[in-house]
Amino acid sequence: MVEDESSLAETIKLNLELEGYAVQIAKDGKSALRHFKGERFNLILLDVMLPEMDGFTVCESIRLENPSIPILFLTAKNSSADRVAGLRIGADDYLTKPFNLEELLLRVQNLLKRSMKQDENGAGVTTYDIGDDVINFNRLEVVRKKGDNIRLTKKEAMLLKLLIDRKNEVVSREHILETVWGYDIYPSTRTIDNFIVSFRKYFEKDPSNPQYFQSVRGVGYKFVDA
Amino acid sequence: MVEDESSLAETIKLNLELEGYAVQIAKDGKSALRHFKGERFNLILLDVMLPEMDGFTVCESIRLENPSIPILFLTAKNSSADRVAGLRIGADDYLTKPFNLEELLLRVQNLLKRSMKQDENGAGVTTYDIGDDVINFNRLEVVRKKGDNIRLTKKEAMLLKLLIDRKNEVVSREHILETVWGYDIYPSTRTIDNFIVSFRKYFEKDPSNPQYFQSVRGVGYKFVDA
DNA sequence: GCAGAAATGACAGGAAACTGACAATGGAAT
DNA sequence: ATTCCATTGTCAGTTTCCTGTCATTTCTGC
Repeated sequence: MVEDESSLAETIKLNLELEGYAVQIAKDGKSALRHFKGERFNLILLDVMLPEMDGFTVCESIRLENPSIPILFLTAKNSSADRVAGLRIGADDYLTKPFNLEELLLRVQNLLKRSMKQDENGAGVTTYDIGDDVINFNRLEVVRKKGDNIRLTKKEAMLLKLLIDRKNEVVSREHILETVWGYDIYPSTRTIDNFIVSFRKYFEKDPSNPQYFQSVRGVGYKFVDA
Repeated sequence: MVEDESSLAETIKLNLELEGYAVQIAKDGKSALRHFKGERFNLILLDVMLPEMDGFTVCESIRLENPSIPILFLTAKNSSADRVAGLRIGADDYLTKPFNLEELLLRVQNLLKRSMKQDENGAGVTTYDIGDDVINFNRLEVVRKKGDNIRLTKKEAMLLKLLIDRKNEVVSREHILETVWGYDIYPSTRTIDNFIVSFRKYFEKDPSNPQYFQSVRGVGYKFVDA
């Protein structure tokens, strides 16, 4: 992170570290470039207004050496001319101060996820651990510690993913129909209940007393997990 | 592009086409999902305020099927709460109306550049052992322990390699068409099924009860091997 | 404790998807 | 032009699994 205002820099650093990232701070443009030459980074947070050398110049310089490392600009100005200038010289994203901390974290996450994918073996494996079992959405199957694996159908996988994405939130039957079935004709909401029955058979120790797939009377279901 | 306001939609379409992109417009959420189901896209521009089904729900629904296609939100609101909501459910970027056209183009360019890169899957095998047989992808033939060798055609080899590279993962028919047949001309997806039939004849002990080439109803096929 | 509403779990019918054999197509080599 | 052969399309038969029904259980408000 390149940011000259100490208190802001520390706040951001702290929050990023809470998310599990390792952060280094540079307080001006030239120092930023020295850091960049000496070490390997996965993402750069770059303030535009900097002493010694402004953010645009830093960005241009970095891009000469590394055209793919994600660069996220932070700036007080919010003119589109300014943003265009940033994007032109190779910024990947742009956030205006004052910004919502959660938004920053999400955008950082986004950029890293993306650049990881391209570096690693390409396959973005989407799996979820539930008890002793692992749901693998790429293989459409559940790998169980004991017992045979379970093959998931497409609809099962979609509904499962939706509930897990909304972990700990109530998802209404209407929303499920819209999201999972949306593109053609809706079946009756009973159908959803039947899928839940299967999920409970697959994953619950005691299906009649569910821990993961809880009913919310009159609304829908929620997936609960630590 | 999903946008209900015709004049804006046309303006954007025109500009994107001038940049060399092919654009399709959907005017409401449900129609958007139908388009998405029926065809292959590289990027989605999504208005938030839509008739029939709002942009968030559309995004969620798309993400259930495709976790990587870039989605860029367009919205009139500029609250950070709104942006966070979008990023949370899987948006890649966020632009508030009224927006600078050049900025839109740059962001589109950015997202596409990034998602293209990830497609290039370098490494690949040149031979693969399957049961008692050995597939040689360079010589386009299968060397069998017993019986005559089999000559593979180019398409057979490509499809076989794709499935084997993604061992144990479900490969959708759409992805197969895109990868093996290229971006321009698609045959009907039945053609794929016929290739699978051949593979089963070549490699399966009991072709009607396949171990290696498994169907995944409604999606595609997966190659399974220890 | 009771009545009504909602959820559950088992099951069967049927629509949609897949299979496998074969015919049609079309491009390349002769 | 002819032949060959990889590729694509067609179609009837089969399988899968989505969907609605029903009897029963659970929950909620009174």
